[in-house]
Amino acid sequence: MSSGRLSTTSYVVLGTIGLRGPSTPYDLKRAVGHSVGYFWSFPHAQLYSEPERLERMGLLEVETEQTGRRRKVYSLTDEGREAVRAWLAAPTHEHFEMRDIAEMKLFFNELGDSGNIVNLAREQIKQHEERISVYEDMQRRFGSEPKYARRMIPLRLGLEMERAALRFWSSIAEEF
Amino acid sequence: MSSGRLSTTSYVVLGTIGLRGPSTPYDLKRAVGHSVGYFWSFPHAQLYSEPERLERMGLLEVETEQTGRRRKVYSLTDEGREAVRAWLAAPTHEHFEMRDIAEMKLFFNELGDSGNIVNLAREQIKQHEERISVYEDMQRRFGSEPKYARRMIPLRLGLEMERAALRFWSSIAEEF
DNA sequence: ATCGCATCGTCTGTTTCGGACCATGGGCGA
DNA sequence: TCGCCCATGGTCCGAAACAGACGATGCGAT
Repeated sequence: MSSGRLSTTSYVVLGTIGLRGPSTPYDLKRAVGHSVGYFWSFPHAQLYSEPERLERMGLLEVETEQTGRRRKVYSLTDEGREAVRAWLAAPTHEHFEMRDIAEMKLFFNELGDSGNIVNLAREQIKQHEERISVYEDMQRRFGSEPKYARRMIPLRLGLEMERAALRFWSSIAEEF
Repeated sequence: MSSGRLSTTSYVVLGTIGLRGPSTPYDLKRAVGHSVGYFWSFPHAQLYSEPERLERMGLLEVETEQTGRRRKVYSLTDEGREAVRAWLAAPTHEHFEMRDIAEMKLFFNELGDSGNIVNLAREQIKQHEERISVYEDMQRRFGSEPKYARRMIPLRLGLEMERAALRFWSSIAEEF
């Protein structure tokens, strides 16, 4: 029951266990991979080490499977549940950070050949179109199930961002 | 002239020096702070240590000021300039990552009180409105100067993203 | 001349990151 | 029923990123 600060990673682990119920690190890795991982990626090694830390802090408890690989299954303790609730209730003054290599390259493009821009734009158009179709698929498949409806809300934000980016890069591709 | 991989930080340093000319780490910190730092932030300590690394790699050269604080002034070598050009010319398959705490909280909101959403939305509306006015200001001040015109292009993307986010959170605030 | 403070820079411990690499055991062919 | 393949599941490591406290320095006003 040691202490320490909780990072975003911590809340992703706690939150995901909260939503899915008792989970192994591998479960977390998969769940994160097709949910929040789309906009904020976490190295999988983190999803193995973080639960250990949270268990030491008393926010999770472990149980070892009795069969097969005897994997460790983590579940929320009352403290863990409370930590998530407190986090959700706390104000969020942070602004998002949009780490975008393409935008970087566009910013510095004067230092290279101007022909680079068109290729950059074309590739981004492709990326965003692909992503949009993934998101639309998710929306089609789960959007109507009441059980998942609330979790689909952030997807709308994701879609809007993708569409804004797609519009932008399309206009760049035309201009240059 | 050791070697090693170049990270995004490396290109930000090389690129910024390319745009501004010879710079001290402090110059870099300031320049980054009101340019790419808006969408991708770098701890300032990095902007002090990275130039050293790049100098060891032969991509930058140092000169020490003869007066005052005798600060180190870094400039691009031919190899450095070439490294940036190669980076700009290389394809970018990566998709942006949008690290957004608010979106995280929205995703996990079922685990807390539903009243949290409205507060979250309100705060985000404020954040995005503020950011939009900062960007619009930049556009007003530098948008017309031909010298900076090209560097202002990515700002349009930033603005579109902000406006998309603002629309999203406004709709959330209304729905809940 | 000195003091105040904006400018400028360093240091430290921790977490993140990417990716190579390792281990396990259930099912399938012989 | 053996064994071996390979998808599933997990560990490890070195390098970089990170936050933020703290330290230094010189210039301008009094």
